[in-house]
Amino acid sequence: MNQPKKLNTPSVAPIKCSQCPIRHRAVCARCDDDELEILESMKSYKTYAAGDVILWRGEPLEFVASVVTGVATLSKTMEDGRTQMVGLLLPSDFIGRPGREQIEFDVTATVDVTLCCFDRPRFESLVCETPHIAQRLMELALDELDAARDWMLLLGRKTAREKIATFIEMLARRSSHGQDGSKDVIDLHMTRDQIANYLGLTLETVSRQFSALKKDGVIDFSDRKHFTVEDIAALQDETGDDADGGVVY
Amino acid sequence: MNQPKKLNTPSVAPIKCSQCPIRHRAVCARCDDDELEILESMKSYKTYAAGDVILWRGEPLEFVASVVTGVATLSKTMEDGRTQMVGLLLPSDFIGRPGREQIEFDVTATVDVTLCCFDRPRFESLVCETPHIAQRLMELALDELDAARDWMLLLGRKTAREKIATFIEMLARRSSHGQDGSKDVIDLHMTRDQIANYLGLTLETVSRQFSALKKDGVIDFSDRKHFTVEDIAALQDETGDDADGGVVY
DNA sequence: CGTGAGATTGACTATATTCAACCCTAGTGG
DNA sequence: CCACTAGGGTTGAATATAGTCAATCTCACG
Repeated sequence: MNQPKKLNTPSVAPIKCSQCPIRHRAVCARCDDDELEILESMKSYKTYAAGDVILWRGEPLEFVASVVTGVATLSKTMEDGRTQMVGLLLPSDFIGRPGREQIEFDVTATVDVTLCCFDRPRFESLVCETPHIAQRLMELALDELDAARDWMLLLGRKTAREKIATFIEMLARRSSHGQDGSKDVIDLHMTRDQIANYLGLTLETVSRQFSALKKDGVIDFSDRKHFTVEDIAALQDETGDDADGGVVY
Repeated sequence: MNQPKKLNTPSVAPIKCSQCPIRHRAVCARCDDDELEILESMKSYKTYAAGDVILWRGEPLEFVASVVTGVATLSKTMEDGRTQMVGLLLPSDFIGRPGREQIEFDVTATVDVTLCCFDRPRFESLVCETPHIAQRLMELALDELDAARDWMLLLGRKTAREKIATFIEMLARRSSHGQDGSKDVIDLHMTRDQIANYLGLTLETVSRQFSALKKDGVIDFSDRKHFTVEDIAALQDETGDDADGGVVY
C-alpha cells in the first residue's frame, strides 16, 4: 500500500521451496524432497499490484499457480454489469485446474499478490505422475467446495443483516491474534462495493447494515476500513448460523 | 413410482463393475482392471426410496459412495427452517469425502436411488495407494466446484424470472433426446417447494414465474409436472447468461 | 486547497415474501 | 362408483426487504 505501485512484473527471484511460507499447506504440501525439486525447477513467481486483474474469464489458461502472499478474488460478471464474487483466494490456495483450457471467471488481486506459477501443460503431466499432487489438489478442491456450499446458503437464504454479520464474524475469526476475547482491530481491506459483490448485495445496503450494527453496539468503526467487535455473542446471534457451528439437534 | 415403496434395503446384489452404467464416469473411471477388482471386492449397494434421507447433516460418515441410478440432493437448513439446496447428485456423482468424519449437509433421494458404497476408512487408504482414484476424485470435485460457482451467481444476482429460466434451460439441455430443436416433454420431477429451495425463492414465486413464462408463450404445461419449451431462444434470453455460454467479448 | 473516489444517508420504488383463500387431482374408503 | 380427503399448486392482496436514484459527506492525495 505504502510501497510504490509496481508494474506487473513477469517474474521475480524465487525463494527456496523449503523456506516457502505456504510449503505445508499448498498444492505441494504432501510432496517429498524429490518431488519438491521437480516443482522447484519449473516454478516461477509473478507479482500483481492491488487492483490488477490476474486472469480474465475466457482467457487461455497458460499457467496454474498457488497464492504465496496477498488476497485475490474470483468473480463472475453478467452482461449488464451485475457481478458476484464466487471465491476468495488466500495464501496456499490454488488457481486454475488441470484439464481446463480456459478459466471461467475473472481473477483479481485485491491487495498486492505473489503467485508461484507452473506452466499448465507441464503441471498437468506432473499431476498424472505424482500422486501426492493429485491428492493434495483433491483436498484443496473439496475444501473450497465446502466453503462454496456455505456461501450458497448465505446467498440464497440469508437476509442482508445476516450476510453482513456472517461476513464480519468470518473476518473476526480469521484475524484473531492469539488471545481469545480480545477486541482486535479488524482490517476491512475491501471497498463497500467489493463486499457487496461478495455478499450478493448493493453497496448502499452494505453501508446501511454496517451503520445499523454500529448503532446497535455490535461493532465500532475507528475509520472506514477498521473496526472492532464490541459484542461477539450478539454478532453470532445475527449470523443466522447454529450456535456452535453446525452440529446441533 | 408405481413400484411398491420398499424399505431402506441395506444391500442388494451388486452388478459387475465392468458392466456398471457409470463405469467410465464415476470415481473408478480411470481405474485399470486390477484396481477395479479391489473396488469390486469392497463395494456394496444400497437403495433408497424417493423421499428417503440418505444422510443427515452431522451424522458420522461411515461410507462414501457413487450414485449409480436416481437423483439425490444436498441441502442445508437453518434453525428457523429456511433451507437451501447446495448440490444435485446425478449418476456417477460422488458422496462424501475422504478425510472428513462428518457430512456438512443433508443428502436426500428425490427419486429412487441406488448407491455403490465403500467403507470410508478402507476407501481412504485406497485413495492414498491408488493415484487413479485421487485423480478422478479431484476432477469430480473441480467439476462440482465449477457448478457451485455458477450457482452462486444465480443465487446472488439473478432475478426470480432469470432463476426459473436458467433452471428450465438446464433441464431442457439435460433431457434433450437426440435431435436438436425438437419439443421434448420435460419431466419436472421435483415439487414447487423443492425447486424453490434449489433456486433460493419461495414456492409461490416459483409458481408465479412458471405461470408468467407460460402466459408469454415460452413454455407450455401439459400437466403440473410436464412441460415443453415452445421458444428456446426466448428462454435463453431470459436466463441472463451470455448468448453462447460464456466466451463473448 | 481542490479534487475525486469511496462512503453515507434519505426518499422512493420494485421485487419477492408473507398470509390467506381457493383449486386440482390422485388415491381412499364407504 | 362416487364422495371425500390430503398434498400439491395457483392466485390475490398486503407487506417487507433490499434496490435505485440522488444529494451530501469524508478523507487521502496531488
